[in-house]
Amino acid sequence: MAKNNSKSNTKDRIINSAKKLFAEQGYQKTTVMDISKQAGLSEAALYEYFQGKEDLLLTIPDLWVSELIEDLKEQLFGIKGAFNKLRKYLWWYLHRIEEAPLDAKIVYLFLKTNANFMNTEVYSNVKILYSNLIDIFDEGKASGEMKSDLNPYFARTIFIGTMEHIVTRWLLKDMSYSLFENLEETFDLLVDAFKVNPNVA
Amino acid sequence: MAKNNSKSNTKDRIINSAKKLFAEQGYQKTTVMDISKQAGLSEAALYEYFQGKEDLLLTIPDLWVSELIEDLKEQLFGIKGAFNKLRKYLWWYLHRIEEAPLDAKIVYLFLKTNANFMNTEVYSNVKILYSNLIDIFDEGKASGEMKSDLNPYFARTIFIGTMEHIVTRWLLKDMSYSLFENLEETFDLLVDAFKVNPNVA
DNA sequence: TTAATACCTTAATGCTATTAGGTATTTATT
DNA sequence: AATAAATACCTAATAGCATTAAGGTATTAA
Repeated sequence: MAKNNSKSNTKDRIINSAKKLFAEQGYQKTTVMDISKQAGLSEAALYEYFQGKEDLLLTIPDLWVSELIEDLKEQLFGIKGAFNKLRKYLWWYLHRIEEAPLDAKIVYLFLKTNANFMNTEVYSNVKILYSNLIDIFDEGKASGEMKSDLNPYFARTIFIGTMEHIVTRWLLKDMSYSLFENLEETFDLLVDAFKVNPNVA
Repeated sequence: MAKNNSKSNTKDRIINSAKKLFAEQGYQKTTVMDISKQAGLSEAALYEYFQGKEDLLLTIPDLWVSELIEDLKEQLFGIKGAFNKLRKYLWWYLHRIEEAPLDAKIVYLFLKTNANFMNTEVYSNVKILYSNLIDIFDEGKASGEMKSDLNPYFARTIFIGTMEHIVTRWLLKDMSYSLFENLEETFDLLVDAFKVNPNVA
């Protein structure tokens, strides 16, 4: 399996080089020569592993996002209460973003704007990731923690919107501060929209 | 002034052609030849008006965003109450987006991902646009409509995040439904986070 | 020992952004 | 009115880049 090993090693080297360069210089300004040189290959060799530059962009975050789905289940397991789950969801997500800023930058800044994004593996996986929120809101309604007339889809819009805005701003500002700055206060404010009104009747 | 007129006409023709093509096919897949052909010019002539393709991308939404700033003041003038202003802000913004979807697509999908975005005229104008929200939240606190301990910056994060998420989703789904779908309900839910708690004390 | 296959190379090819250099046509100046 | 200068545009390079063609070497399998 020396053959296979070397092959997958090379593929990894290409992915990591591309990831780094895309995140650093942007997709457009990174050339195939940059990537292959960084990976210690000729340009042509790269085409043995990927169909081209765009294929590379679309493939890079595949693995990362798939892993997220698995991890999320585990992380939420055993947590009691919808608000506690919601809090864990946010902290977990931002932690994963902070851990893999290159992947995050590629997904948030370059992939979303690609015409083919809606057909990617990543897109359908992100949808799965976000669908977990619906269950959390349903649980919150059922347990009486959240408004009985809460629409979980509208709640999700607000939650994801806020979360993605925090991430996007952080990425655009070159990750120059902590993602968790003011997170506690913003979360507390946000969830007030979902809480059951204490003075009903 | 026939000269000047023709010149500004040509410039407008280039801008409109580029706007249409960028929004339709994306920035990368649009060639300078596409744009100049659509505008009825040679490729070289385009360089008399713009420094290049990227300069064109950065310039296109300039005028639109500047106009937004002027319009916003007018639109909010005379509206009483922070929540009424907030509501007007959201409806107005989405209306302007719906009116100019090409500009919106370029700003949201192509400009933000450009490495130079933070140095553009558009970026600083958007900041001005969003800074108006701080005043609205301050007014809400002062009038007692909103929580006295509301942090206007965190409130703004939530509000803009939600708003931009609604717009981005609509653009990615090719504007295939109304931007105002479920807006009323989402707004009502959202502002509950800012409302003064009715059962204090 | 031969044939196949994996992994990689150098050298085209063709598309695209940008520039050089030039030509009518309009405007300004005498 | 005649000439100089500027305007608005053109055709034809140039250079950079993604991608492909064609082939080489070396390890593995028959």
